[in-house]
Amino acid sequence: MTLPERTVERLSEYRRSLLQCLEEGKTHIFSHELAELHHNTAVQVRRDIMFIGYSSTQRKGYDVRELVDVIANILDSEKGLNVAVIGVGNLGRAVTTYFVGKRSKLNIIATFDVDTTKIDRVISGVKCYPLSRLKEVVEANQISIAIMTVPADSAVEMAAQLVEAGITGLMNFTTVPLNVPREVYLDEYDMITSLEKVAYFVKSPRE
Amino acid sequence: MTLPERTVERLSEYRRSLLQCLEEGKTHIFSHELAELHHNTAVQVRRDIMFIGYSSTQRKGYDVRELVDVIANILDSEKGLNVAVIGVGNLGRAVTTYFVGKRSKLNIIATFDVDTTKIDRVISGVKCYPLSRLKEVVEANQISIAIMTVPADSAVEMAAQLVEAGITGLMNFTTVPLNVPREVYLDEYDMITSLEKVAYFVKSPRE
DNA sequence: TTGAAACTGTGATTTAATTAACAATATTTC
DNA sequence: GAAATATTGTTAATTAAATCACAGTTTCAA
Repeated sequence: MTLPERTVERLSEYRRSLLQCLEEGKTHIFSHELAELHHNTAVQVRRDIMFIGYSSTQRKGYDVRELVDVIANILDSEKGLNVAVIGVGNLGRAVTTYFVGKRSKLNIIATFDVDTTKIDRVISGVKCYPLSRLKEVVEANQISIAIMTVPADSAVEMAAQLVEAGITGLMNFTTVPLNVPREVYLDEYDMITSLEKVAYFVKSPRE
Repeated sequence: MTLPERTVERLSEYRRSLLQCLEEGKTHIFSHELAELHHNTAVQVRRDIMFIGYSSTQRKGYDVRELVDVIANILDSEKGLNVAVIGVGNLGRAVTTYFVGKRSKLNIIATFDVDTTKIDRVISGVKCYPLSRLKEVVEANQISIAIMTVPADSAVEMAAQLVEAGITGLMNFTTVPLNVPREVYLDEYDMITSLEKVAYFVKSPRE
């Protein structure tokens, strides 16, 4: 049984708030509190939590610690997953520094770039390799996820190489829509599209 | 009549492909071709195009030039919209260099940062202002959209200031969910959540 | 200890988004 | 110029996601 995409996203977000709660010493939380933290509804929260099969001790709200563990159980892989960042421009660096150390089960292992002057440079403790060594490094380190932050014109070629190297999850930050085999999970995020969407709704507000 | 969010997103994506087609001298395109470029279906494309009220000369496909114009008419504001980037870290710089010049109707006018050493620095032709001058600069330049790439701990405060300054569209790249008045359009993108989602589907592929 | 109040868990319903199905129409072929 | 083919536009059906509505706890207050 796989969860709905939106639920997975929200669980990830809930977890962050819950960890925050733990730090603040809050041990229990109500669905409506969690909802408020994420501008959605209490029912939605309960429904999401129902999906993962957790139940609260009624009337006290959810046990934060327990809920965090249940979510971790759903989202995290037991041994963790290894990640590579492809392309060390501004965005690649942002992503790398951003992620390192944030989630113990997602390890950024390497970055890659064509620019030979960047080779061996270390960003937030992560070393940069030449793209020529992609397959070798991916295999040696069992990297399964790639985050692509390369220029648009090399995106398609790069994606092919990544698939060839054995990647099974791909986050595409380029503006080029990619085609990958179905067994590779692809998440595309296109900033220009997002900005244009914001612009549209600024111009034509709903209702 | 406002369009469905997803349709707006896809229109933005279609436009990019269509502009590409124009450059290549392609004057007409079929729904299935456009679909293939964006890994979705021909019906979906036709439905989206139906929403914006455009019709093809049948059997020849859509006139690329005309379609681009119709989409521009829907997505773009006549006089363009002005945009500011808040926070000039790696991500802020990435976003700025990324956008500048990409869309004539979306002008990045200014960046802002607390770090006084960054003031007056110019990135891709865009000048950095101190946050203390936010309201003044926003008003003087009629900036209506803000892209937030600040650290998590200043996100909430920052959003409040932006709303106060008169922003009506907000792209939030921090991992903190924000609450803004309903008249402000909010788009949130959370990289950690996206990565965790990819990780989940790598671990638990669908079907 | 009875009753009111506060939450949760979940079937039923609604809404939004996608996909299927097909008539209508233009183009090509013979 | 009739038949076959390719493509669109749209109604209807399906699927996915969100919301409503409410019964079933547990707790608290009197």
